[in-house]
Amino acid sequence: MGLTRSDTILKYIVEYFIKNAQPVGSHTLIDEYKLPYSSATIRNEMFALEKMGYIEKTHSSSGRVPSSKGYKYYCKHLRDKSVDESLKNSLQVVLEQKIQSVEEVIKESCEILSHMTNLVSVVSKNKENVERLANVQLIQIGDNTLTAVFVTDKGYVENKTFIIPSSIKSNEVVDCVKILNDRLKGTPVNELVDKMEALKPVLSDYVVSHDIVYQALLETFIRFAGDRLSLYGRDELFNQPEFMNDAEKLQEVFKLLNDKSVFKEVNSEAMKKDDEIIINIGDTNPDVSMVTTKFKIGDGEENTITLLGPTRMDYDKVLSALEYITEELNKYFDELNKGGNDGEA
Amino acid sequence: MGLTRSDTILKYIVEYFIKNAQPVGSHTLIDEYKLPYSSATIRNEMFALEKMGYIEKTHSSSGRVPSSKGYKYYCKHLRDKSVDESLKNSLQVVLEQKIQSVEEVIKESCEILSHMTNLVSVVSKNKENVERLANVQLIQIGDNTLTAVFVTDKGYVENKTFIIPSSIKSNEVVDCVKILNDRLKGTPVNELVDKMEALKPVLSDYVVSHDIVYQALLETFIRFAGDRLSLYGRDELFNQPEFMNDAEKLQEVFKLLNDKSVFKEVNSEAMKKDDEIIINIGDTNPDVSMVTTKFKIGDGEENTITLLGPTRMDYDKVLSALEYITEELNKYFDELNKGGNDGEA
DNA sequence: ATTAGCACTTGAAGATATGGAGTGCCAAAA
DNA sequence: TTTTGGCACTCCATATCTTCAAGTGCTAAT
Repeated sequence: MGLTRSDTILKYIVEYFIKNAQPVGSHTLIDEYKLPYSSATIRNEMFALEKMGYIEKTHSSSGRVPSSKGYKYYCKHLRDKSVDESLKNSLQVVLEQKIQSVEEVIKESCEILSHMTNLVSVVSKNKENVERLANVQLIQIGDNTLTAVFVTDKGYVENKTFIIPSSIKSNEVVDCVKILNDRLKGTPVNELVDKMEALKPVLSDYVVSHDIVYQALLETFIRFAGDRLSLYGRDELFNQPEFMNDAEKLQEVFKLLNDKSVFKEVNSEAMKKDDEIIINIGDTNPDVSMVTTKFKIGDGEENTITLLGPTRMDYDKVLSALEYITEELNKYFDELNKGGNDGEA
Repeated sequence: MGLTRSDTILKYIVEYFIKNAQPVGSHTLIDEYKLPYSSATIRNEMFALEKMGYIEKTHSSSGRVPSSKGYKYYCKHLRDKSVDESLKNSLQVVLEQKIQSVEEVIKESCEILSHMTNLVSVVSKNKENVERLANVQLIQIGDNTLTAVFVTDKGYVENKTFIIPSSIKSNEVVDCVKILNDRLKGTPVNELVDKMEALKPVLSDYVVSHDIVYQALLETFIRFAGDRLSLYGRDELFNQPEFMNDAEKLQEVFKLLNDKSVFKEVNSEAMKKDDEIIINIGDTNPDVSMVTTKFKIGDGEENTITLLGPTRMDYDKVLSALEYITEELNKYFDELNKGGNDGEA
């Protein structure tokens, strides 16, 4: 390839460090990659690379470690872009099962992704996607117990079981379901809470325990409007040497995973950029990197997958896997929406 | 109280070690608890306690640490049984909210429990409890997308979204729901899979894509029959000094938490014993203890709560909290089932 | 432009001391 | 008989020191 000597050296530094988690010295580099230069030459190049901010020393006489600028440069210009065959195969198996829901396809894809990369995957739905209420059911499961079930047009289900004081009259339940479906069907989930206000007096005409029903619905709708993140492969973090021996860092990462705002931010950043992977190296937490791509489930319905792990991750493998998987998911969902699938069970 | 000197010393050893995570020596004990004996006397007692297996040394000239036998003895005979007032208060607040489902009451109680004890709580439903299917709904959410929603008589909801090749005819959906409800309502969830076999030919009479519907239902029913554990306060483990600095142990505990069979076993053990707390000290994993109590949700419907954490946990506080909370839950659900609640929103 | 050579730096690993907290035991006191 | 002071001994944790390998930057020679 047409890499300059400087680029080649940077590439090898990154790759060696990714593989061995050890600072890289000039001799190591020559030994490992059979470079046709003397160690002094390498050192000169390294000196230059350091001045330009691509690599760093951990102390004055140590070998070099890639900086986040170095990683970024590597991701953009130096990586090999090789997609693992076994990833392809595993994913094909998943995508060929025809009976799966959108949710399940995503879940299984991410599990593969996490397993192959030893990273956590996070799927974040974009806030802009309007998800609408498709159906409400009230189901009587006991003398005075009701379960309310809400389904959105994306197949997301919320439910809430609650108890009302007096025994339930079945005509009330039927009436109530009818009202709710008439009034709320098609409402974007984030507007549901507001719409309930108007519904309060109507409910009271038909239902004796209207205030309890009202309260129960309201609580669920608040939950509905919240961010919904899916997280897969969380325990992979234990397999990362940087966290294996440092419980404090591990805790930090777990904390980060609990913080929805992090992913909301990454998600909205991804939405701005066009068709590009977002690479966040140590920006949120110095020990953590995240790479994010968009994918489309339905018409205009964009989501993101984020792979999260230690700064020292195998960016080539990870980016390739992520690109491949989002591409395949895009194809899959595209086809699904166009023709429906014509599969057999 | 009427504790023997030996018991008093054991009690203090356990309590000091629980508090300070340090082996306890004879001088420390005197200084800390103003004991009216000389250090030599204490040493003699300690020697005896060690011979009887209640305490251990970490090395030949170290202070003493409680053995699991010592902990057990402490739990049975020496602890103070003091219930934290703030636990009582927090729990009361939860139990007074009337609109909650069973699920929610348990969830919030466990969150309090976990937060107060810095332990993980695990709720395990007993396999013997028959949970029956209360209702099936098929909801059309797209041209060729259906969401199936299943509700049990305990308010547990499973759902499955799936795609069928040709456009859906609404009368088919209606027929299908009717068949499913007629045939499956009241079936114990663990028998659902078997019952489906018989339903296959019936379905094909009414539904064009019967094989896909069949498959989708089957998958959900398999999920239904699986063990359902609820886990709360997992991240509390990070606050435990024994795990804070030892990522390997931490990983072991996380692994243990992922292993449903552990809790199935603890659960079934609890079912055998009558009205007694199960105390498992280091039996499953030398670094981990679990304490388990039963509680009843409905008639004969027994579940367990397990608190899990490092072997060195504050058994007095933990046992008291657990006893208190299961007692309160029993009262709460008992009342619920008898009279229903007559609360306001 | 490259390289051999050299002086210098640093952290990691091992060896060596030092001190404190603890024990067990014995003989004397209660 | 029980309790206690005293003492020799053990072990770990900590700090200090040494050594060593891996690395650098610089300079002068190729």
